[in-house]
This record gives sequence, C-alpha cells and structure tokens, in this order.
Amino acid sequence: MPEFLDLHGRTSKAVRAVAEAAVRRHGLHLGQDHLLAVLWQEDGRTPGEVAAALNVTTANVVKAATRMTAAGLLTRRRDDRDNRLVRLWLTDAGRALQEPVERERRLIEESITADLSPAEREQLMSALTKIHRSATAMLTTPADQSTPATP
Amino acid sequence: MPEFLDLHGRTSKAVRAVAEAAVRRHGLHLGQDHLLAVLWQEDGRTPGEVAAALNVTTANVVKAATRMTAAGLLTRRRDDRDNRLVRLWLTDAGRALQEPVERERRLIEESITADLSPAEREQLMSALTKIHRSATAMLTTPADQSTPATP
DNA sequence: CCTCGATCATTAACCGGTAAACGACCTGAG
DNA sequence: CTCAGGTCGTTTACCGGTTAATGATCGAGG
Repeated sequence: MPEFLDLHGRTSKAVRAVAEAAVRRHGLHLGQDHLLAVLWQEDGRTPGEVAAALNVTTANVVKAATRMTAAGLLTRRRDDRDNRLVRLWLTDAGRALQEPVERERRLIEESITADLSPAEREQLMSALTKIHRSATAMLTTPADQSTPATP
Repeated sequence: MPEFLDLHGRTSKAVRAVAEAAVRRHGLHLGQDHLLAVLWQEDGRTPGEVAAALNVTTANVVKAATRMTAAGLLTRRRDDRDNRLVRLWLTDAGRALQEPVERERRLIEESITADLSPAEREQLMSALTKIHRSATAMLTTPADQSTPATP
C-alpha cells in the first residue's frame, strides 16, 4: 500500500528485467555480468574478494563461478602460497565479453533515463543516495521505529 | 559502471533487505506479504488472479501458496462450479497479520524517506514513474537502441 | 454424445540470493 | 613440534522468481 515502497518495487523489477534481457543476449544471466566486471577490473581474485566487492555472500560467488566455469568464462586455480585460497581467472571468452556488455549497459542507462532532464536526473541520483543511506542505516540499527525522530 | 544502474541496484538491494527483515519479524518471507495483501483485499481468489494482481507468474503463486498453507496462513479449496480453479482462503492466522504488517510497512516507508523533503519526495516519485515507464516500454519493444530518439 | 481445443493449476529444472554446517588449510601460542 | 583457533572455500537447504512441460477439467462444434 505505501506509495514509495510500491512504486520502488515495481520500478526495481522492471529495471531488473531490462538488464536481464540485455545481458542474456550475450549468453549471460543477471549477476554474472557483475562478477565479470570485478574480474575485468583485476584478474585472479578470490571468491571472498569478489563477494566483498559485489556486496554478496561468498557462497553465491562460488555457485556462480561454478556455472561460469562450466560455461567456459572462468578458470579456477588454487593459490600456491596459501592453499585455502582459490583464484578466479578469466578465459578469452570471458574477457571478450567486456566491450559488448559494457557498451550495452551504457545504452540501457541512456535509454532508461531518456525521459529525465539533467536536473531531474541529478535530483533522482541525490534522492536515491539518501534512500540508500537510510536503508543501510536501518539494517545495522534494528527496530528503532519506536523513536522515529531524534529529539 | 553506469551511474544510475549501479546506484539503483545497490539501493534496490538495501531497500529489499530492510523490507525482508521487517516482514521476517512476523514470520513471513518477502513476497509472501504481497500475496497476503491481495487476499486481505478480497478472499477466495484463484492463483491466476493473484498472480495477475502481483505481476508475477502463476507458478510462483502456487509455490508460495503451498508454503503458506503449510505455515497455516492459507487454505486451498477447489471451486465447486469449475473444478479447474483453486481458491485461496485466509486462515485466522493469515488475517491476523494484516494490521501489524501493514503498520510496519508504513513505518518503513516513513523511516526510509525521512531524509527527503516533501519536494524531494515528490520529484523522486515522478522520476521513478518515468523510469518505470521507460523500462516497461523497453521490455515490450526489444532492442530499439539503434533508434534512441524518435525524430 | 463425444472429441478437440482452451484454460486452469501443478510440477520440474534453472537462476540469483541467503544462512548454516562442514572440511581443509594456515598460523601462532605453548 | 604440536595443537587449538581462525580463515578460507564448498556444500546443502531454503526462498522468490522464471520458463517449459504435464495433467486435469471445462466447453463448444460436429
């Protein structure tokens, strides 16, 4: 029922669907492009490092890495010095996706914000930043709804 | 990398996490509250009707309904006149959640938008509406990125 | 009356995401 | 040197979401 949560949820789903469709044209699933983006920036990171960079659990990265390894995008290799660690390396196929995927992502960004004036876009980013800050604060500070305002 | 998509994704995840934590305090999972909301409005709907109201697949509603039936929130019963149809009925437990869940959802809406002035809030809703419209349009009209502007 | 197509719900197989349990490995204190 | 505790990755079991295949039922035409 609440206005913002409802609109945000529907918008979020629609945006997600657009990104999903776009990335699927390159044989990827949504989320896999984020994992690739981290490795495009720097190769040979561990699942834990990738998870931290993506703000996701390590288990999630492991599962995705398994699928992407099977798909020929990644290579797994244990670290020689510390045998607990596993390092993820891009294959040529995984590296080849960088340019087209990043380009498409830029196009989506443009198309999806095309109806907004520069001022509107600026205000939207500002507002979303505030929402993001509030939300993350509410996650670490549980259930302060008894004191909504700080006098 | 794109500014908006990145910020939107992170914000979306944070907001989702807040809603998840809130609804979990009442023994629900995120999404189940939406299903309940439809039934709170009117009881005895079919999975297909609920799915259409939530903009979700019927299969998803069926799965959720199965779990919620096991949790004692719902009751399944086949329609007498048309035996293909199944109607979902709230139990007392399911109906009892309406007031606390809706109240908490309102509180979250307030808390999460507390840093925004009324004007900012208005602009945010307007911008999100435009984003939503663009995104849904891009879903039905695939790959018009070769003609970004309509001259 | 009977069949054939449309309309339902359901199931199974995938995804991304999570939390929890597990096991292998390193490291530092004794 | 040993061993206890911390740090990893992996596995398993959920949840919400999807698509595709299956199955039961209704309804209309012949």
